[in-house]
Amino acid sequence: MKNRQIADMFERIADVLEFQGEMPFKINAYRRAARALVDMPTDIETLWKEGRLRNVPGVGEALAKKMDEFLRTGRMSKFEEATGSVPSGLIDLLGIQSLGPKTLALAHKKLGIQNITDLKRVVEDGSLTALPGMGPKKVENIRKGMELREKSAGCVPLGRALNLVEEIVHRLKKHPGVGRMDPAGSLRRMRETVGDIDILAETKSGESLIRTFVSLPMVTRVLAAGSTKGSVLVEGGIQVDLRAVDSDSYGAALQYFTGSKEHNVRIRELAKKRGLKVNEYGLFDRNEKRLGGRTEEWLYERLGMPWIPPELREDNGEIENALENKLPDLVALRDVLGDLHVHTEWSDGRASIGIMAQKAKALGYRYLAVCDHSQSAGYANGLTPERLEEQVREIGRINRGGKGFRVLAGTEVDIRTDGTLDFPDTLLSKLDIVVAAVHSGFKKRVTERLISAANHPLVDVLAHPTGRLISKREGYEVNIEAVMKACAETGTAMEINAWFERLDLSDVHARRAGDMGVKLAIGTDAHEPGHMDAMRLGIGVARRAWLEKGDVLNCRSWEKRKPKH
DNA sequence: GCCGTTTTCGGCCCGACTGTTTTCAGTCG
Repeated sequence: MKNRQIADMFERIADVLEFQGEMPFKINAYRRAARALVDMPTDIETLWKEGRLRNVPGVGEALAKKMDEFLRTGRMSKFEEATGSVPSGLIDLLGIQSLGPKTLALAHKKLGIQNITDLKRVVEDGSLTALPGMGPKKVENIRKGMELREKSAGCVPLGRALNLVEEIVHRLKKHPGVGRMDPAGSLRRMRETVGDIDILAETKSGESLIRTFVSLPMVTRVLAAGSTKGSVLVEGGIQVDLRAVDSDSYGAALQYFTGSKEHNVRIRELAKKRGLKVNEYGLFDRNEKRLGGRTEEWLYERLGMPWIPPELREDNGEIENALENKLPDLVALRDVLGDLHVHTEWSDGRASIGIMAQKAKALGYRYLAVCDHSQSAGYANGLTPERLEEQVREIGRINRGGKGFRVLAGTEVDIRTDGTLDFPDTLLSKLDIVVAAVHSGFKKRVTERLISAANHPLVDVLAHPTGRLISKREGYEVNIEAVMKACAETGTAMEINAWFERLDLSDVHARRAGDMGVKLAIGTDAHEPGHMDAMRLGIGVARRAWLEKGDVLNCRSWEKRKPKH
């Protein structure tokens, strides 16, 4: 997919233009197009071949021409011109908090800074402070910004952020006079990684709540502590903001701070067209008269649409659908009847089948699929055919006692480099469910191997189909669109692996798969009972992918678990 | 640079906070 490549180039052009003081609207046009490219599930090359580049929202004549040039020649003259005109180390500095394009341009012009080393020097020797409009505090903030970037280096995986925010909310809820409290921002939207964490609290005593907040045990530094906003860094360099909000504005504030930015821009445009104004305090008419803002539901309703689930708020069609009352009825955690991918101590898990089953029952499930590794996975203590047969018998014994709950005998069978499976069909046919996955040979014909697994009549699910690890590993060299097509044709389900580092398929891919008619199976890949709580991450991905209950295999009863039947 | 049930030209979301100012620019979300 060249989508990411082009998006990165557009972002870079935008950065340079911003540095050069270009019109903000032009800069924004590049950024919008870049975002659209990353968020769309289709390969841009496909669209290009069909002559439909301009179908991408935010792409007009000029940007389409630049994309066409790149797709034809592998080069984009605008990009080369932009990056050639400015030292590259300079533009990278825009990622530093409190240092924006104006200040950077000033420092470049007056002090000749070219890169991070120069910046450090002018911060330390005081020459930056001496520039017009600059002062000691601004420079100190830039210094802290550089420090923060060195330490935190990027984003927190959603799974970690959720655990942290729950701990904080749990503690703050005990504070007297606190009403509603919700995490907002990208965390509420369940994005796979989160930059910083926003929490909203309904209270009249903001000042004392914020004092409590900034003195929580996990806080390592206090950045701000006023009467409406507290801002801290916690262990790991994660920034957490708490905002104290009045009851009457709570809904408007929650909507505002949940974002996304793009969604909110659209919402406000829409309001404006109707002679209304939306901000974080509420909805206002032409005469600045406040009409309300206590709940999000009310706000969306007054704008002529039903409440939009946060996971959809990315300006990817949700507003148009809401206006026509055509929002999907998103799958929810309570719809899940079982976990379709867990490991036990038989391979590399840390708990017995019984303990894992107990946890599944505690979660309210009706079934649990035990899918230990197959024989090739030596590193993971993969099961030999004999041990798998033994495990099947063991599961039979466990099921004899239980009613209303069933352990499914399954496997996470390796797809070998030649495309064949790691167990013979005679053995696979004895199982309740067969999950197939690539665990080695990431560069060896992965697309063909996955397709041949999809074509295998006994394979029910392809696990973690792209093999990516969030912020760690790119994933296999695979044409995932072709694999989806094979799955759609054969009725093979694809997994949404809910392990916090995987989330594979991703939201964008899962949406594409759903559109193509592929069924999705959410599995936690749990290696101990606690890992099974990650189902909510998988559900987050599924909801961001616009999936409904009927699209998700493990919302069906165990008897209907086989997607091919 | 994009885009059109008020527009093919003239708009383009809105406000807080900070720090440097004495009326505002820059940055952020």
